[in-house]
Amino acid sequence: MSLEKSYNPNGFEKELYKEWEEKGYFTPTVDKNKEPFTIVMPPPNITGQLHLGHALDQTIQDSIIRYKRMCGFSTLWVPGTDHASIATEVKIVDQMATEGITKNDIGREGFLKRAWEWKETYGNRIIEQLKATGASCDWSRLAFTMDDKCSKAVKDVFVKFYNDGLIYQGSRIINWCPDCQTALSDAEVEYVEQDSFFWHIRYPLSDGSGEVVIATTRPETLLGDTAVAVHPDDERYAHMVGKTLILPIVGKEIPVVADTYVDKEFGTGCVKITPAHDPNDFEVGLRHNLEMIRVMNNDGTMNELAGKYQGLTREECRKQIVEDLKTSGFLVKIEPHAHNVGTCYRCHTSIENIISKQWFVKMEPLAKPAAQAVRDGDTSFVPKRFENTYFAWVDNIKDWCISRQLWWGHRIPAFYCDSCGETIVDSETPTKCTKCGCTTLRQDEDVLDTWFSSALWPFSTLGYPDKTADLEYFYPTNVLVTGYDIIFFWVARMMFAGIYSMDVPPFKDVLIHGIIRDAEGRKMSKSLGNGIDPIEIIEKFGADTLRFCLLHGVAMGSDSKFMEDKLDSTKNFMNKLWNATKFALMNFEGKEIGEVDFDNLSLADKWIITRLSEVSNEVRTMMDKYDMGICTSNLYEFVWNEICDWYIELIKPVLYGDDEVLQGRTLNVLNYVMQNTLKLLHPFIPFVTEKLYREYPNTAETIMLESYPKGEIFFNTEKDGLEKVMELIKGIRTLRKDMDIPPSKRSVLHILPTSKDSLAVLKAAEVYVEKLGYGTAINYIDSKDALDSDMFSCTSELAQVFMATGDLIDREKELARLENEKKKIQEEIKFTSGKLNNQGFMGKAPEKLIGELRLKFQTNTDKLVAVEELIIKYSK
RNA sequence: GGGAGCUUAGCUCAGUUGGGAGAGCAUCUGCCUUACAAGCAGAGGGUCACAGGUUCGAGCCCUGUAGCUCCCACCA
Repeated sequence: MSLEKSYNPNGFEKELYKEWEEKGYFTPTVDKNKEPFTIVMPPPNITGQLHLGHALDQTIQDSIIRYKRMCGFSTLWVPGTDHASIATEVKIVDQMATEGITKNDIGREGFLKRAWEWKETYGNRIIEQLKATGASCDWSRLAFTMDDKCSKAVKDVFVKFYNDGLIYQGSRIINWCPDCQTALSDAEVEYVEQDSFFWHIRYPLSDGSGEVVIATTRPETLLGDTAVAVHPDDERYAHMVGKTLILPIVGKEIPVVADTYVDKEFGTGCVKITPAHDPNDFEVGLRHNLEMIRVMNNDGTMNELAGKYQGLTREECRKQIVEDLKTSGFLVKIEPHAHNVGTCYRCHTSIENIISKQWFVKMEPLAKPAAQAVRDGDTSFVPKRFENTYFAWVDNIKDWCISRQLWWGHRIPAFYCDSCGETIVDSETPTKCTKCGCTTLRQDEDVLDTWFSSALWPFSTLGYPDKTADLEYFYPTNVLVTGYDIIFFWVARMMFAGIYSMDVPPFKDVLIHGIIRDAEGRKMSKSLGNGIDPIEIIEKFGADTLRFCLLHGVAMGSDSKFMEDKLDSTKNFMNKLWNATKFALMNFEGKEIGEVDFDNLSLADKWIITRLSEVSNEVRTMMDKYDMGICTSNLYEFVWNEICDWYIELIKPVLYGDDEVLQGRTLNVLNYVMQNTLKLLHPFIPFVTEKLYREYPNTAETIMLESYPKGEIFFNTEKDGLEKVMELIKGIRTLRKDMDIPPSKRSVLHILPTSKDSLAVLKAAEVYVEKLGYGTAINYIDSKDALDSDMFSCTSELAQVFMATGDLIDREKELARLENEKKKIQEEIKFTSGKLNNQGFMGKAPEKLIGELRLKFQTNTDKLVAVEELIIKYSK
C-alpha cells in the first residue's frame, strides 16, 4: 500500500472507525489486575444535533481516554444521550405547531409516541456525529436517560429520597413558564435586563387621614395585593402601621404591615405585597398571615379573581390597569426603569411567580456533604477557580422544585388514592391502596425535572441500583469533562446524588472547558445563525484537523474563538506528518528495518532520541494535568521544527550516501522516532496516526492499544553538542542571507574551533555542517592568519566560520555587519556580567543558573575578541 | 450588591516551579534544495493595560486603578 500524494482524510476515517468498533477496542474488560479509568460522557440533548461545543467536549474526553488506554488502564467511556424533557418537548410542540396540531389534540399517549420517534431520529443522528469525531466510547454500554436502566435508578432514588424525608410535596411560590405551562427550578430561570417603568400609585388610607404612594414595576399584580409593607423603623409611616388602605380599582381594604424586608431608602419606602405572585411577598405574607390571592391562570391570562380584567393577558391587563389608574386619579407618575426579568431558559418567555403545589427536594442535607467533598479535595475542579462557582451554588442552596407539568420525562412515582386521600410513593406501580385497600389509584400526572435523571448519570449508567460488576469496578469515575455553563445544573447535582446514593462522590476531577465562540467572539446560537456543524468541518478538513484545532494552544476553562485560518494551518500540520511518513517509507523501501542499536548512534540520532524522550515525558506530565493545549503545542513543534526541519535534513546525507551500515542504523532510528511520535499524537489525532502507523514496518495491529511512549533514553551531552552545531549552522545561514549570497553559491567552510572539545563535536557533525551550511568542503584551521582577507565570517560558541564566495566582498557592508554583531555581543556581555557582579544574585541564585551565565560570559568574551580582530582587519 | 476571568507582536492566542518574551496567521527577502510551494531558509515586529510593592531577579506573586467579558443575587 502506498500513501496518497498528500493528506486527504476523506478516504480513511470512517473505515478505521468501523474497524476499531468492530474489533471491540472501545470496550474494556472488568479486570481486577488493571486499574480502571472511567469517564461518563455528558449526554447530549436529543433536541437536535451536535455543535462545535460538543465537538470540543468530546475531543477532550476522547484524548484523555485514548491516552489512559495507552497507559494501560482499563478505560471505560460511557456514551449516551439525554431525553432533555422540557427542551425536547418544546421542540416537538413547535414542530407540531407547524402541522397545526397541539399536544391536546393527540393526547399523552400520542405525544409520547411522537417523542420516542423524535428520540430515534435525533438520537441516532447524534451518535453518528459522535462516531465521526472519532470518539472511542464503549457503544455496548450506550445509555439514554429514559431507558429502562436509568428509569429504574430514577424511581429508586426518588423513593429513597422520599422515605428519607428529602422529597416532599407542598404549595410554594415557584417559577412558572406560561408558555411551556410548567414549573421551573430556580436554575432554569434566566434573567434578562429590560427597559420598563416604575408606576407610582396612590393607596389612600381607609380613614381618609392620608395616603401612601408605592412604586411598582408590575401594576397588574395590584389585583392580588393583600397588604402594603413599610419598614418598622420608618418614622414616615409609623403611624399608619395597623391601619388599612383602600386598594385602588379593587376598592377593598388591605392592612399596612411593618416588615424588615422593606428597604427604607428604595423607592417610596412602601411596598405593595402580592403574596401569590412574588417570592419575597410570599414570605411577608406568611409572616403576617396575609391572604394569598392568585389572579392569574397558568397560561398567563387573568382569572376570575381579577374581576373585570378576567380573560386579558398579563400584558393587556397591565395596559388596562394603568389606563384605569390614570383616569381614576390613582396614578401619580411614570418613571423609566430598567430591571431584570426572569425568563424561561428554553422558550425565553417571561416567567411568573405563582403559588403552586409541586414536588421538592430538600436540598440542605444533600448539599452540605457535596460542598464538603470539594473542600476536602475528594473532588477537585480543574481549573481550580471554578470551585467558586460550585460553592456559590451549594452553599446558598434553596429547595429544588422537581415536578414539571410536561409529558416527556420520568413520570413521578407517586400514586394517589382518591377514596382515602393516601399518597403512595413506590418504584413499583402499586395495585391497591396501602391504607384503604382500594384498587383505583391514580398516578401523579407530572414528570421530573430533566436534571433529576442527569444527576444520577454517573451511576445509573453503570447499573445502579443493582450491584453490578460495572458499578463496583468503574465507580467512582475519574474525571468529568464539561463546560462551565452547567456547573449548577448538573455537576453540583451529580455530586450530591452520587454521595447520597453511592457514599462516594461520582468523580475525582471535574475538568471545565470554555465555550467555542465565532470569529467575532459571539456565542454561537440559533438566532444569530452563526453555529457551525462539526460534520461540515470534518468533511472539509477531517476529524483530526478539527480535533487538533480545538485543542491546540487553548488553555482549559477559557473560551476560544473559532477561526477558519487556524483550520488551514492545522490541516497543514496533518500534511506535514503525512509527508514525513512518505519520506520515511520511501527510504525504507527494499530495506530491512529492525530494532534501534542504541550503542551505535550518530550525533543526530542521539539528539532526536533524547528529544523524543523529553517530549514524551513533558506530554505525559501535561496530560496528567489535563493540559491538552500544551501537549499539542509541544508535539506540533517537535514534529515540525525538530523532526522535519532538522532531523530529516540532518540524516539526508547518510540516507543519500553509500554507507549501508550507517544507513540501516539511521533508518531504524527514523522508524523508531516516527512510530513513537505517532503514538504520542494518537490521543489527539487518532485517525491519521493510525493510518500512518500501519504503513511503518514491524507495527502492531493497531496504534490505539500500543503503550504510550515514556522517555527513558537520554544522551544529554550529545544533545547539547548538536544544539550548538545547529546554532552554528543557523549562524552560517544568517550570514549568507545578510550578504545576499544565493543558495546556489556554495563555498568551502574554513572552521576555527574555539576549543578541542568544540573540534570533536564539529568532527562528529561534519556532514551536517557541510550540507546544511551550504559548504563544498570543510577545512579546519588553527589560526586565521593563513586565510585570505576577503572572507565573510560568523562566530558561534563552537567556532568561527570563514567562507569565500569568489566575489570581492563589500568591505563597507561587511564592516557594518561586524559592527552590528559586535554591538549584540557587547550587550550579551553586559547582561551576563551585570548578573555575575550582582552580589545579591550570586548569593541567592541557583548554582545551575550561575554556571550557565559564566559559560555564556566566557563564550561571548571569546566571540568579541574574534569579531574585533576582524573589524581591525577590514578597517585597514 | 457579591464573585470570577481577560488585557502579551498587525490579528488569534500560548506562556509548565519567578531566571533574558513564544507560536500560528499576516508582512518583508531569497529559494521549484528528488517528503511536503499546504513547502524551505532568513528577517522585521512587543513599555507583557496602568501605578505601586515583594524579590538578587516579575508577563508570572501581592496591593490598587482603568477598560472589556461572564456568572450569581434580584430592591418592590
